[in-house]
Amino acid sequence: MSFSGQALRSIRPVLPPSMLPTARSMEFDAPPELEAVGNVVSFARNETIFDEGEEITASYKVVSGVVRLCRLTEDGRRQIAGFRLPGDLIGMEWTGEYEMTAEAVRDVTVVRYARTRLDRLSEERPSVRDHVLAHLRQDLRAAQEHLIMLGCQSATERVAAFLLQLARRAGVREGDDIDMQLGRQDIADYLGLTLETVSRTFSEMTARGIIASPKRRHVVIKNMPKLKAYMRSTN
Amino acid sequence: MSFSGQALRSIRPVLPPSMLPTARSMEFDAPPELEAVGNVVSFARNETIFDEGEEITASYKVVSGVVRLCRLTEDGRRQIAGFRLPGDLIGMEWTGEYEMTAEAVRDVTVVRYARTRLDRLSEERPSVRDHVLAHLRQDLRAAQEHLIMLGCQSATERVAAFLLQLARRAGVREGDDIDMQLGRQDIADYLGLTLETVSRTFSEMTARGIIASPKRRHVVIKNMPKLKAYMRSTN
DNA sequence: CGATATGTTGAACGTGCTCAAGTTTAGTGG
DNA sequence: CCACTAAACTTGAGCACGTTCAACATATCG
Repeated sequence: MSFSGQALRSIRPVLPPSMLPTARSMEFDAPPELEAVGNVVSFARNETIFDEGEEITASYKVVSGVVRLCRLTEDGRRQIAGFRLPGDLIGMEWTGEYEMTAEAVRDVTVVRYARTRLDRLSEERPSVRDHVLAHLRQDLRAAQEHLIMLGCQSATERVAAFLLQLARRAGVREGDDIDMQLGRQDIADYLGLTLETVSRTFSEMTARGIIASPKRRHVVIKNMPKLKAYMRSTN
Repeated sequence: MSFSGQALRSIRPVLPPSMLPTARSMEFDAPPELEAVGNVVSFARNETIFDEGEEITASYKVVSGVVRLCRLTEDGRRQIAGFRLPGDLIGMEWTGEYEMTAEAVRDVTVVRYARTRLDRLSEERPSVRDHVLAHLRQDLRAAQEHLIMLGCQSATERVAAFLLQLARRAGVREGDDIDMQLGRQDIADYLGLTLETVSRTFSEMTARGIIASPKRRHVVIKNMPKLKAYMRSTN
């Protein structure tokens, strides 16, 4: 099952790449009013959707692929604040200027909503307003969770937490292939580590039979209990 | 000027400890409807306001003092997700259960709003709804900012960022006394460092004439430009 | 198939942590 | 009000985790 991208329900990818709902987007089913007013835009791998500091003109909903929200510093450091998967909204949290840069991890399709329209719709339709509010809450919870991870967990704990988060969001079980779309550098920048440390941790976990890496950017959780045991007090 | 607690407008504390608005609470002036339905509660230093995992029965607004929102782990680690100052709302971000523990840093007064009432009021009154939404956005922005700090800044950069944040929220200038209310351990748990590292960094900055510590839990910024220069590329 | 991205592994180093002893401050009771 | 006590803060020395730099291996794409 794919962690993101075109969400396929079967293990073997028999369905065409379309806009099937992911586990997550189903939780917050978008009201039909919202569906009507957007237009579809595509971005190639590593393309910028919007830059930090730009004036906000639109918000987006991810249709397929993975978007990374990040901040870059002059001296080349990058911190990824989060990934947005199909069904997720981007840009609703800010007013005035975008406070993060949004980039396509791999090829991405999004729906673009003009902010003026969205704000008006949000005023008029309670269902749209509630939908946006629910997403805002979810984003805040995710940010707080992420923050705690960065503040007081070891490298191994972070990688374990990341993998479990991946599994939960993709709704997979032990043995299922997860197409995470992310390279080592993206994972590292999300976890506040270097790509070497991430690589070493993956190798270590593979050696212990906890995970497997069948392909690049893919991962299989082989032993969920052992992975969960890594979450706390493992150095 | 006090960073929090009873916010005094003059440098010399001639005004009585009362509920004067801070720079921050004035930004989001609460509508009168909200003021009417709460009741005032006090908590002593280190008392718990609510625990992570408890069912949500109420939300709170800080009147005086500082509240820390934190998560504790079995093995004794603590990460502070944020501090809430007079005017700030606590608990609006969650549904179902509290996801953080809220504790009084020093003596604290809050207004307690029954959640059922608040939700109803939020439905009926657009001004209350907008007020809550604005706070939610602000909390998300703060969490993202915090997250980036923890992910890719050195100890010195974190302390500098913390002090500048303090100064901005208290609305003080160079030379003003900031009553931060926080001990070294609280600062450390907020910054994802140890109290020793925080102490060393304060000592270092004092030696360089950038800050001064006239009293415990107080700080004075002596050289704002130098402090700002610390924000990036200082190891 | 060759070229380039991406990932792996190794060795040395450094920042911040741990453990420990000493110092200062604030709070309490005589 | 001062002395005493406990808590908070400072400072030092050694250590460990994760980083840095570098070489090599392995996918992926033209």
